Amino acid sequence: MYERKIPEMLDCGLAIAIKVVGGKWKAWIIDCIKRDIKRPSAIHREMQEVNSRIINLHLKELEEYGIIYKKVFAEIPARVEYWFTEVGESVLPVINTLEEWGNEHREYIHRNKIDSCQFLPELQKHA
Amino acid sequence: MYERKIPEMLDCGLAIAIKVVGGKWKAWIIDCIKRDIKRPSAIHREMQEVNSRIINLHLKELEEYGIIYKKVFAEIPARVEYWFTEVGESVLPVINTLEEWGNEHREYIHRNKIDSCQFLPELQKHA
DNA sequence: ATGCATAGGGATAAAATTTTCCCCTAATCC
DNA sequence: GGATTAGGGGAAAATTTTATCCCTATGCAT
Repeated sequence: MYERKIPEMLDCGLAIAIKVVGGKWKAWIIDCIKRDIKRPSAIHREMQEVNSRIINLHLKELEEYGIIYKKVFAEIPARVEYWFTEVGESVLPVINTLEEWGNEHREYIHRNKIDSCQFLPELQKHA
Repeated sequence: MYERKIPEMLDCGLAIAIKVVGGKWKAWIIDCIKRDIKRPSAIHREMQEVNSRIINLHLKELEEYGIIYKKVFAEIPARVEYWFTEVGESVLPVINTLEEWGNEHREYIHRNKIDSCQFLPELQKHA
């Protein structure tokens, strides 16, 4: 396991929230579970562009934070499901807020980003 | 300048939102500007633990996204201020939502994180 | 001349995160 | 035996992000 060199800032609300929903895929994994896609293999099928190793790592982290918990069924083949804790449920509207804001301003930001790229000196040369 | 190898996903609302408020310091920089701390040097004074280079990089990125814009005054010494665009203003309540959620659940998450660390094998050995 | 404040960026390094590759267990089916 | 399904993780590479150091330039004050 990777050991961080610099301790995490877990004493600030903003830092906590970003830890939980930030990262490249966490919010999407949470969204899967919200849509009742609770088994690791099912989540992976839903997000095929993401390696299952990554999904596992994020699930583990979310479990450590107490956002989700693991149900292990004594079935064959093995069956595991991740469910939201109460606090996990409370993060769903937060993600919704992010998503709504993002969708509202997606085009604007995309356009700005592209415009600013057009003024990079390297690109001007080839224009 | 660093050139990314993998193109950014700017076509998904959630990804956009996390680009804008995620990262280690962006939300704090935005918070500074909200509190009327608009000059780069002032922001640095406010966040002394963060290198001014980093603050510059984030300011530049936020400017590229069209979240803030730069006002340059023809004064000596040089004077620059960063102001929110209209879209920038609209992100403030989103950050508020994150902050409130985080503060509400800070202790819970902190406790969980520590508990799960106590079960790491390395630590058990020394317990 | 030296120091300070302002704004900014290049080069480089460190740290963190994401990704790929390969391995394991265990049961079932062919 | 070999292939498949399910869950899981070690090692290391690739990528991205953050940090450090040092430099430019201006004008004011000491």
